[in-house]
Amino acid sequence: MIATFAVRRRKLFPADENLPMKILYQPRTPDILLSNVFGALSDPTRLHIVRLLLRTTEITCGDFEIAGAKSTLSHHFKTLREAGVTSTRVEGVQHFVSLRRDDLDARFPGLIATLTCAEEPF
Amino acid sequence: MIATFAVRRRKLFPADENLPMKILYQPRTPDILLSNVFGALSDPTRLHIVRLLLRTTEITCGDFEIAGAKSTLSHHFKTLREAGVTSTRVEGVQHFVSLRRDDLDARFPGLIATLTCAEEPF
DNA sequence: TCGATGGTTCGGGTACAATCGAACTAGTCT
DNA sequence: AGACTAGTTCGATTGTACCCGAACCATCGA
Repeated sequence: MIATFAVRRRKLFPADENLPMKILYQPRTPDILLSNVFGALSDPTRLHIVRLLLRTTEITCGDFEIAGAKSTLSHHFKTLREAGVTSTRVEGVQHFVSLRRDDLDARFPGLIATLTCAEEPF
Repeated sequence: MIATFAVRRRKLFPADENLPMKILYQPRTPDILLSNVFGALSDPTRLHIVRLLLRTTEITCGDFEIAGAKSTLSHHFKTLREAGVTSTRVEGVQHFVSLRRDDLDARFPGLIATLTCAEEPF
């Protein structure tokens, strides 16, 4: 059985729906779920991104040579943001991503420490 | 294309291979990888198991009413053990599962604290 | 207004994970 | 030996995640 319900929205005609591309959802602090955070951090690429953010405060998608396709990287950043791990500040064309360090520390004390330790081969 | 290589081992003839069922692999402490630990903890059922283990020191698979099938539960315990989160002690027929608290604390300080906090709806 | 830049979204392929029932195994008890 | 218990393993199905290229969009500079 093939799902057919996802075809609804075709984007080729710009004005017929006004759901903007720039929503950038992120959960409120009390809504951050530990299992989601762990899920976001269970991917080696994303864990690497977060470890970078522990040292750099802010990065953009373009600051990466690591990953392959742009869309893949965008997907990882979205996953981190929607899990509540990062937040994104839009400035002109660039998206600056930072760790929600205080929020995470308030909600899950010890997590930041866990991430900081042990440099490992992922 | 359908994979055909997995058909090799049929178990209906007991003595033709002696790979025992009782291996119960778990990684040595320095081999525990953070991304694997996070992966194991990203499932709500397994996170719940681990939270239980923070209070109970040891449990058996039978101590659960939560999950559905026995095989599913067994799978979750295997995942936790192979990620390095738990260890299993066999005593007669029962398997006693416990948190590798010291190992985790040594390798990833703060992780246990993270798990201890915040009772949440998973 | 046109093109470049820095991303997001879509659609699809492929790989992995969760779940289950059925079959099996290994100990224990009678 | 036979039945019971506690769990593992197998095989299949279903669902989800990762990854990519193509299309799209919004902003900026010329």
